[in-house]
Amino acid sequence: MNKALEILQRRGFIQQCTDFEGLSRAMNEGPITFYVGCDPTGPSLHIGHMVPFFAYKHLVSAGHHGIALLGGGTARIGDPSGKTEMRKMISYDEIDANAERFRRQLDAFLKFDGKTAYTANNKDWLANLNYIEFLRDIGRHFSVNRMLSFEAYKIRMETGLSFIEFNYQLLQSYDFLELYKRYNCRLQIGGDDQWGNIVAGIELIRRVEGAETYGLTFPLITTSDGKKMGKTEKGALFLDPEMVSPYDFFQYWRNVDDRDVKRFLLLFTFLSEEECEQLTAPDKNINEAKERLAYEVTKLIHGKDEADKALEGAHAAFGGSGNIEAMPTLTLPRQRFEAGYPVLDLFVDAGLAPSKSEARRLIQQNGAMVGGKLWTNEKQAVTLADCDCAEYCILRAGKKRYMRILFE
RNA sequence: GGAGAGAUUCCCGAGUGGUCAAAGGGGGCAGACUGUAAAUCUGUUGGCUUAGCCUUCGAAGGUUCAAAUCCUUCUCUCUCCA
Repeated sequence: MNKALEILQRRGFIQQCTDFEGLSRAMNEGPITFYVGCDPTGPSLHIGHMVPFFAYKHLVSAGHHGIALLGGGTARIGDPSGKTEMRKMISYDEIDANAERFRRQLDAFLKFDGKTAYTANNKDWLANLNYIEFLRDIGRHFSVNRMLSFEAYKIRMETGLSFIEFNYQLLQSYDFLELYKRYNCRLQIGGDDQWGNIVAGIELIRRVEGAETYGLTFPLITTSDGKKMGKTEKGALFLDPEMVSPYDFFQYWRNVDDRDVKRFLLLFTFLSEEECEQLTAPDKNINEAKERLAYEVTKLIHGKDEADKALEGAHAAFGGSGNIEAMPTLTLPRQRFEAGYPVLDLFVDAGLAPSKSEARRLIQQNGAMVGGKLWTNEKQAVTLADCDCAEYCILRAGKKRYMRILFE
């Protein structure tokens, strides 16, 4: 088997391939161009998008050429695959703004050089398609009967599928065709939910161009307790540091299930397989492996500085050592403490409770700490005397959420 | 276009005049046990100036001492027929 493919397989990336041997042969013959698409339907990429991009990096470092396709055109339609209901329509402006953010996030991770790694936006060829021509040239190759038999549409047969979404597959297939023609792109990779769309594209290219292309999918990552990967109580694990702070990002990985550590090390870091193996060996402390996982992934997404900071902050919060400065920090007016800061307000202002009722509950349930001491009186105000020192005060909500309050 | 069904708190889903801030489950949060893990158990889960008050049951009006529950109009969703 081709070496790059073998790496992907050993690291747990591969779910399905349209033609393993054919692809392996093609890749052995020389660098091939592949693509992975994602639709900018939200303001930021999240970790669920990233598995194909980790694969992207593996493939590029094996010498192949990768295109990251931004679905500026397809986002206007909405992919019904795996969705139970129709996505709400997004304005063109919003899509374009999202696409630009996606591009920047991907650039930071993939380091586009314009030669072996670059982006394209399907808006360029989809936005001004002529409907009649599209139907005549592309639409005629698609069988409705066959499309209806796809698993992706099965759920939607129950709840309803509008015509706009039914066209999604045609557009994605057309993308592949277009990339084949423009860049000789011969492989599409993506999450396993894209299988149907990928296969449809391969067939379209075969019919229109008589050429053989390939599809490769990766498993949709779920955590060992069956939840969708990257879902947190606040929503998805976004890459945008404004939406999920590097500290919280780090904490997500630090807290993964024991059973997921090795799998995630292989998928979401570029540590060698031996190293992943060693870190998770039975005689090793699994918590060190988790910490390494958290550090490595944070470094890849947010850079070394942020990763160092998150690690230090975590040590300060949980370990007693580390750097207090690196803990999540917020500044509040000193005079409020001088006047006596009502605890409930303090916890809300610190972002540790969404409402005063929640803050009250936290205190009633013995989950609130101020300056290292359990706080039990919801009516009592916090003064400087209750704080850790004259410079700051550490608040804790539950076991894991910390906030260091600076006075100003 | 015609006929029917439906819209309930984060999600699913009970509730058909007062006893409803609304059963039950899921999820979340907190506590115990631990390892910042899993599993388990307990508590909690609209807001607030918390023995009380205020806002919520698709939207707007109306009936009533009293409405998630009854009436009117509107919006949206689904099913069947064309």
